[in-house]
Amino acid sequence: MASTRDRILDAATDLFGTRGVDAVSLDVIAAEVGVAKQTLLYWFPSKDDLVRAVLVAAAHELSVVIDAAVRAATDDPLDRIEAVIRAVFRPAVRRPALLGLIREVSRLPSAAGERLIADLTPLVDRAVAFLQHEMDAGRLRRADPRLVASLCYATVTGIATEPEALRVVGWQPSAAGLRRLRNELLAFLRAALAP
Amino acid sequence: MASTRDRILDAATDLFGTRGVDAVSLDVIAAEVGVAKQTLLYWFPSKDDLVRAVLVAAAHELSVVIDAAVRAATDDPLDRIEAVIRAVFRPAVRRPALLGLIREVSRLPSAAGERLIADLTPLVDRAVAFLQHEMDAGRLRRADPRLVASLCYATVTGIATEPEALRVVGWQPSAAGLRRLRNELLAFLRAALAP
DNA sequence: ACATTCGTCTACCATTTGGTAGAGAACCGT
DNA sequence: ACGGTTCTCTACCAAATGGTAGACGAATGT
Repeated sequence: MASTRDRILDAATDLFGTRGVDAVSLDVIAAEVGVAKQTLLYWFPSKDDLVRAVLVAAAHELSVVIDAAVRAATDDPLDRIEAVIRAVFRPAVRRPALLGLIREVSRLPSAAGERLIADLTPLVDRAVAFLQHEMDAGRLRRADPRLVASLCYATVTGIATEPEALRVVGWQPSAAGLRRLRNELLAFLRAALAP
Repeated sequence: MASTRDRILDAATDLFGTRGVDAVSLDVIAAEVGVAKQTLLYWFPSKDDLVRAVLVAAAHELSVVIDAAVRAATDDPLDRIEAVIRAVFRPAVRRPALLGLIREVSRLPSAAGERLIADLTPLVDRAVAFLQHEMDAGRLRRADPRLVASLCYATVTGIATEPEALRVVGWQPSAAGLRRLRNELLAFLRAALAP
């Protein structure tokens, strides 16, 4: 069995990510983990500390996943982007919390948010530099690489964290549905980015 | 001066949309409006009623804006899509609350959410039918129209409601920045949808 | 063997929350 | 003038929230 600290972190990630930080009380998290609230406050002296820890862990997990995908991919930029999406897609859909959390940042007390942003900045900078380089080489549609990065992020995050947006068009979550969704997403981004 | 009810609705829309429904207390809304909490509860018997009213109003506002844009646009599908984006973009960025609220739906007590979805379904159905028709005619890239609709929605909503996603790439909100952002968004979607 | 640290707990507490009860002012139609 | 309706208010309340104080048992080092 995982350590109490890890179990708290896990449960908090899921709950914060799906319901929002403000909507989840320490009591709820404690109940989910099956410990007393005081145990939470022992490991994380305040709710804010818990939020910070959850964000740091999520950012780290994402960084690792993306890093591995980039390293394993070929040189073609579209393949590379596809590899990243594929890598992010599985954990993101299985646990909307992951990306959902990042979406939560803008409403968090600034301290925690700044920290998360700081953690992700190198990743973003590298992506932007990569896009710029490939655009210069004519392998991607020419555009503002910073905004393109944001647009890709918005598309992937949006689609992965908003089950409702898919429900209204009649989409049903299933293994096959998930695969189709991922493929449509990839085709969409390929078309959007190709020269 | 607008009626008390409308001022409450306005303030609630902004606060719910930007901070999330659970994070905003009736007291905060009342203070923002400059009225006692009881006045809120007079107009909206419970917080849930207020949330429902806010959602209905937002959905209606969006419907009207989109409807007008569609009616005024030419027949070319890409122009038509562009017209809708342009129409939605201004209110969305000025008031992230509008689209942000819809994003909130998935975490709301189901009753309010179902209502909003019911309100938006005709709009969605029409969009999907339109996409399907244009794809059949070869004027749009062939794909699953339902998922394409979701992807477009995710992209637009994501970019309009996540200032943080833009901040990390160094984007600054300004009249010129906003125009550039909108143009990049349009080019992005055009590329993604063109045959 | 014993003091100490670690992890978890029960018992509280102050504040905030959504909501109730009902008073009082302003505006009606008669 | 006046009884009723509309609107806003003050005064409360019970429940939930984040957090404190400190007891208790199990390891652990000496």
